[in-house]
Amino acid sequence: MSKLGSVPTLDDVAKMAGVSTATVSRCLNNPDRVVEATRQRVLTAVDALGYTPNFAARVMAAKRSSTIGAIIPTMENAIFARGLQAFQEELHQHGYTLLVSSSAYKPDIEDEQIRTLVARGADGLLLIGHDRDPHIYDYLEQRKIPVLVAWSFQPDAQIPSVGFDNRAAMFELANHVIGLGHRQIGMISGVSAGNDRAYLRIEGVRDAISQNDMTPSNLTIIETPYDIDNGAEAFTQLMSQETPPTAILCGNDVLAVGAVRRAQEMGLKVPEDISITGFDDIELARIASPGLTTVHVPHREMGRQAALELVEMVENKAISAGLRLDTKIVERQSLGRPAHA
Amino acid sequence: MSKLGSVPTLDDVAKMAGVSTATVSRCLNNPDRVVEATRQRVLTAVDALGYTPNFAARVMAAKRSSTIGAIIPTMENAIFARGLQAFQEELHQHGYTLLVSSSAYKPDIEDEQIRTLVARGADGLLLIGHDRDPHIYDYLEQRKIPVLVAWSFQPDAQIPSVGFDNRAAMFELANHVIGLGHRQIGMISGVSAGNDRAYLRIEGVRDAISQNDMTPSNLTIIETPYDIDNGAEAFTQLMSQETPPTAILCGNDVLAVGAVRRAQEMGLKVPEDISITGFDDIELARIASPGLTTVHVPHREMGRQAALELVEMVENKAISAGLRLDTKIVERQSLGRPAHA
DNA sequence: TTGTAAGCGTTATCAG
DNA sequence: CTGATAACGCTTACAA
Repeated sequence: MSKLGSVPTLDDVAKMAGVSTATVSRCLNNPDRVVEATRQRVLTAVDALGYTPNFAARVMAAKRSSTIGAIIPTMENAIFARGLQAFQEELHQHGYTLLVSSSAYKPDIEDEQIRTLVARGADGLLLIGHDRDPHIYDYLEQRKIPVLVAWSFQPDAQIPSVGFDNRAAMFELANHVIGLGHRQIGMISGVSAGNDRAYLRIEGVRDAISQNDMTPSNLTIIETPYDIDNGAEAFTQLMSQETPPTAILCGNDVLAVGAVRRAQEMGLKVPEDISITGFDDIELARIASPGLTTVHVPHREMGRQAALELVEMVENKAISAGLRLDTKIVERQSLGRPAHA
Repeated sequence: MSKLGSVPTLDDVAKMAGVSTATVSRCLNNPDRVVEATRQRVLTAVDALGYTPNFAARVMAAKRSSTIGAIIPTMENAIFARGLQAFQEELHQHGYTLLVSSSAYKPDIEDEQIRTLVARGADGLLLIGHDRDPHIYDYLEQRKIPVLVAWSFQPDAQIPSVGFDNRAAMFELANHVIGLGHRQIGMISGVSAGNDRAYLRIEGVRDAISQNDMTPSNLTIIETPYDIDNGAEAFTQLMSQETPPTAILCGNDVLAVGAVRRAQEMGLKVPEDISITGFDDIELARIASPGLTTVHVPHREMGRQAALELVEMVENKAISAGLRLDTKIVERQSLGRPAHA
């Protein structure tokens, strides 16, 4: 019987099992460094008392937490859900726990979250994209916390990354769209400031425009926060121009779904009257009708690889070279030839 | 200049400011209990060194973590996203940090997660639904951890809850459907074992059936994990019966969207040929076409109130009476009268 | 194989 | 208002 109403500690277990606290600790962390008989006695005591190790004490003593922190821009839509899930699963395999927070796309909140996670003893950090105030990297370097970036691969960035080439991916899609005969292009992008994914996707479209002998006047870009309704709103703006586009490339599937919706509300058929594409290939893209032609991002693979890299960095103080994954265009029904073609 | 490459501690700050660690600690936690001049000196030292308090040490010393844990069944779909977001925001207002993990609807994983959160020093816990192994409640009681249940309000349950009456909500919807003339009803439910929300929603439908002088033969229920594709599959099964239903009530919007999709693939018009309803009113319900007639759950309000209750429980060791919120039917386009009516 | 004991970085009590 | 100092619960050399 334990002291009633009080939480059992290592000491209680040690007493009950008639061993030292060191032995109990070993039983829990290096079971093989203790002989079978004692181990049995200890484990019996452990669950007789309902003992659970105190995490804070463990972290303090061991100076590592077996915890990885991740800060994603948002949990609201599913963009990061699948990748993070895979990241988590792989970490779990390696004995790590994932702590997630979201920054609502706000740099200062992200900054705060980073400090919080570090204070909580995160052994490593996963961040989304490269763009952020450099002093953050200084801070993390001083603390010697391994950091990996995901969702954007930039081989020569300061921080190693596991992700894909946002610019090339969007270039490929834009090129395809132009190849279909579209000449007046609209783009609904996420806010590009402090968001390299958004920025690079815009650049990808620009690349395609110029490589196809078109001019900036063939392209109209609207930036707006990732949200279905914003996508709809941007669509209205784009279509109310003198020469409305015949194809609209969206920075992600969420914006695209909003655009499609609004098109339909306006009585426009997709893709007969207007083509719309997404980016990410989240479930929404499949659900939407018409199904969204979009860029497939290997979310699960990215999450898994990121976990592998980060664990390696944490455990072996290794410097990761990062990893570039491939995206591919998924053709569904929201993209077609322009009406006049 | 701090010792290079080493993380500054309270002690370093104290030294630099020429005060004791106790004073530094006070500056950070009870700024008003220290005189202006010293405070300035201390704060200057703090950011000269880039000091961040060590969370583990703080938790150990203070014996509270200002952390609330929440375990949700899944992050995959958006069912819990909005409510949790509001929960988090409200907690933040009160100086608490939220730690979330998901159990994938598996009781043993949930059990493990609970222990993990407790070990991490969570001051309070939010769980979804009442159904779980009683020994978990014993464990939490021994540890004296305040626990609140959300997404299901049951006034006389062992644990206080902030949520809605799943049974009554579904009863109301089913009643409405029957009132429209439907006599052969199908239901695609989530797995009800260990899930009171799913179970009670089924009961709600049964209540409506019997109160309208119909018999169990008028109702066919299929249970399947929450997933779009499962919804589609269940739809096929339901429709291949001798007397297929004219209306299908789904345990949530995700299943409903799957069912609608499959209906359309089979060439059936919704709601002309078959009516389908959802539950939750997540964004998906609005996006789907036709828009889903569903039960609106006040997710944000629920999250906010849950935070308020839980903080109260944690800080004042108060026993909460819980709170019942109202749901309401949202009529969109997926429900109509039966064809033969 | 097991025990002893020195930290780990804070907070909080109690004097001064 | 400020300073010593004793916890907090665990891990990990180092000894035995």
